[in-house]
Amino acid sequence: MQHLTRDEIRQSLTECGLKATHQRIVVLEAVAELHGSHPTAEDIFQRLRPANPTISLGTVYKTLDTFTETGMLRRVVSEGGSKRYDSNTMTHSHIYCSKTKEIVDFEDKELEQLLIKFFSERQVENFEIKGFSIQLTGCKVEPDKKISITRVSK
Amino acid sequence: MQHLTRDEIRQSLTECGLKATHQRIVVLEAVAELHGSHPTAEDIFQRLRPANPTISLGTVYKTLDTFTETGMLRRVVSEGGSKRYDSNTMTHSHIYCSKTKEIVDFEDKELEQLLIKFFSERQVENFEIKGFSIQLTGCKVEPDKKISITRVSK
DNA sequence: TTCCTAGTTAAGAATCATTCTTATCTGAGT
DNA sequence: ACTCAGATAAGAATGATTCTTAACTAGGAA
Repeated sequence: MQHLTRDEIRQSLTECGLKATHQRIVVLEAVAELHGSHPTAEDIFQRLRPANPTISLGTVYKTLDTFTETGMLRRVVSEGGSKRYDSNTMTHSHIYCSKTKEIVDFEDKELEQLLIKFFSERQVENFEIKGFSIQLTGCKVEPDKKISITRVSK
Repeated sequence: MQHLTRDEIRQSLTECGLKATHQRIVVLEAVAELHGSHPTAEDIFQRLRPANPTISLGTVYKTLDTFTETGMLRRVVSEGGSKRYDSNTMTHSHIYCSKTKEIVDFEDKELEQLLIKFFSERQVENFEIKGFSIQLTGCKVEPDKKISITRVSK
């Protein structure tokens, strides 16, 4: 989900049967802009406050919930204490650093295919799979440098 | 981790450099007995209270933390609001039902091998992988029945 | 355009999960 | 049995989230 105009956001809200309020528009915008950083409700709230001094934290919480229910956003599971959101609703995985609490996205079509194939060969009974994701847990070596994942040539 | 005697528990506590207190023993026992249900601190506390009327919730939290640090237990990530623990410290995955908040364990050597192979062909830079797990998210179809996973014959 | 109303919001209280503080207690080595 | 570092109970403090309620607004109807 990248760089939608306000009208496009307005439209996708209406499509989900939601009133296109100012609050919903700016929250959705903010999560999209913070794409990759997996913000908490508080993060969004702080980001919006300067330009929207009357917005309330409760509204941010409620709005994020609503978006999660309609599938416009995803909740990211993490070991930390607070809920975090992701504007990328595609299947992808996360690298979680227990030292810095960072969550790094990690998309790999090959891995996705591998898992789709695997689960098509398994039968999960009485359960409707909505999505899957892989979590790598561990620690950054150099807390100030970035984490990156690359293919090793065989 | 199954059906350890109190003396065996006592021993493994000492091996981890922890004093073998009554509280630690009963908490560890309870998590092991609740194996598969991924209890919260509150669950453990309620279970222990009748037989241990003076135990405090704070102690349960602290004890569970301590066990997680020493690797005797694992924290399970979930989308829900509270931390949950698992006495199974082996690599395994979880099926999470967003309707009932159930977490079902799911162990599959084949899947594990698949992932180990996959990640050995990737290079994750500046990150020390401590573990990985797969999460299937979705909904139970019949909330009263169990979820099961079986191999489909080709 | 104006009116109406169901749905939405702001504000703050309430609740829930977790951590912290401190005085007291206890396991285990001597 | 004595000692004391480490552990515990109790409850206060904190942090995250949800709830409540009165006021507000988007968007359809008149």
